[in-house]
Amino acid sequence: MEIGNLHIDIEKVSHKTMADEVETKLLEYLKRKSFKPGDALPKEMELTAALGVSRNVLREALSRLRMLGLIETKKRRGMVLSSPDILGSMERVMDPLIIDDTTLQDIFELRLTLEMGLADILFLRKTKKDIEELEKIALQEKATRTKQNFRIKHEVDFHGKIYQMTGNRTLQRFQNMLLPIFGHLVNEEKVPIGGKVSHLDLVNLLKTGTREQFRQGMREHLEHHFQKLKK
Amino acid sequence: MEIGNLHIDIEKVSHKTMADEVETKLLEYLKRKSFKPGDALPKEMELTAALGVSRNVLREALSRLRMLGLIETKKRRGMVLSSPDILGSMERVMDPLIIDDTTLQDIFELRLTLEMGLADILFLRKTKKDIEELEKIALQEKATRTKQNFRIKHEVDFHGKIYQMTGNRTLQRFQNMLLPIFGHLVNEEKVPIGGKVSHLDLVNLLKTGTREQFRQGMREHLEHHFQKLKK
DNA sequence: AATTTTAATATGTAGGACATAAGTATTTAA
DNA sequence: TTAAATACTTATGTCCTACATATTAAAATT
Repeated sequence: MEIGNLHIDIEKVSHKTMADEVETKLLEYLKRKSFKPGDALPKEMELTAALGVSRNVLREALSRLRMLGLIETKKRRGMVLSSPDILGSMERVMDPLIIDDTTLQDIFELRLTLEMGLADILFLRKTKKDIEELEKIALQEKATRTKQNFRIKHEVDFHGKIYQMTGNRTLQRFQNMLLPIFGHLVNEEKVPIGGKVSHLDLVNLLKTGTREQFRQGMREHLEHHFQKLKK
Repeated sequence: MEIGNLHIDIEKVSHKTMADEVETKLLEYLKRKSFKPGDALPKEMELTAALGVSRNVLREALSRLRMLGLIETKKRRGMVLSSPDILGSMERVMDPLIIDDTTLQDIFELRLTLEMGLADILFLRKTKKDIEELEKIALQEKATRTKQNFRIKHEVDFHGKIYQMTGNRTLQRFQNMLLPIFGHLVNEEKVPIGGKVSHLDLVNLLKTGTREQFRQGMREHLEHHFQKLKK
């Protein structure tokens, strides 16, 4: 008899720790039972009994769910399910020095994609007041443009404001955590920012242009970033 | 003397547990020391000593970092830093029944934004082979379009393929976790999918059209979703 | 020198003990 | 009788000790 492809026939030994398994089981349990935020969960001792693990292991798993914002616990009252913070745990690990290069590149592209897709929501939600504030940022920038140190700050301020204008808090937070990554990947460049289309140009497009014109402007504004993308 | 605004003067009592603090301290420590993936970390006992907490508390914090993929541990060898999975923890909590409505809406918009921003990368990376596969999906859809049950599957297949064509694994995974949310928000609708621009139209735009034409087509394809966005 | 055996060590798991906060029941005082 | 003070109960938070287990390092054997 032939031996054949071993790692198809033999299941890889699971290096899973018990806390890992308990975590999975708890997540399954919460979803299967379709608990809603506010619902009370079983007590620790009941869970240890049901799962057949020590309180220690259980608490390591619960600690994870607590980090995800999935559960909240109070003394004596026990645990309740709560609405998780979907970005919270992502924020913790957003460090360009820790994340691998492929993912960094992916994130870079992700941000460009978002930036190009913003026009639709932006034109739906833009207000006169917001545009004025954006213009102020762009003008401030022009005044102090000589100083290299300020350039990054202005970049951040301007694009940050744009995301804020979408009224989408999640989008805003998301872009905020992408910033350090973006900064890390472009900080060595000495490319004069903006290219053909400056921030001020974008403001004007936002004021008087169409959605498509704005998008086209944004594309040209980001052109030198797109240039760097690999096929 | 005036009392004034209390909750500015008096710091809110921190309900933070020790595991929370240890987690923060560890994250700070890892970033400050600028450890790189592969570097060995101090042993549990050294950390308990340095932090002045029990091994139990420390392990609850470590358990979280382990979930984030930030650290890996092996018996006897200790712990090493590793490249975290930035989406992993997000995937765990992506459940439309648990996430609050505002965030759900945010996510919905986030996906639309991505979809509108895809054209640039798509036109950079599209290959003949991919387009053929996409066309196949679109044609298959046309053949079985009568059955309501298949509609969602086709939606998923088609748009999933598009994301895959970007060659961006993170983007792909991201869209994949957004799917259930999207599905949850639109499942009650009986709007005939596609509107003016069908999947097959999009394929043709991808084949012979320009980047901007494709984007315009995508916009019209998604038009009835955009219609639902609130100002 | 190569191989086997033994020892050492760091993490994984278990279980007991007590602290603490927050409800609940009971007693006390007006 | 009711309000306030007190004692009790309970579930989580923290600490500690002990031992299992895997894996590397050292020692012993051939």
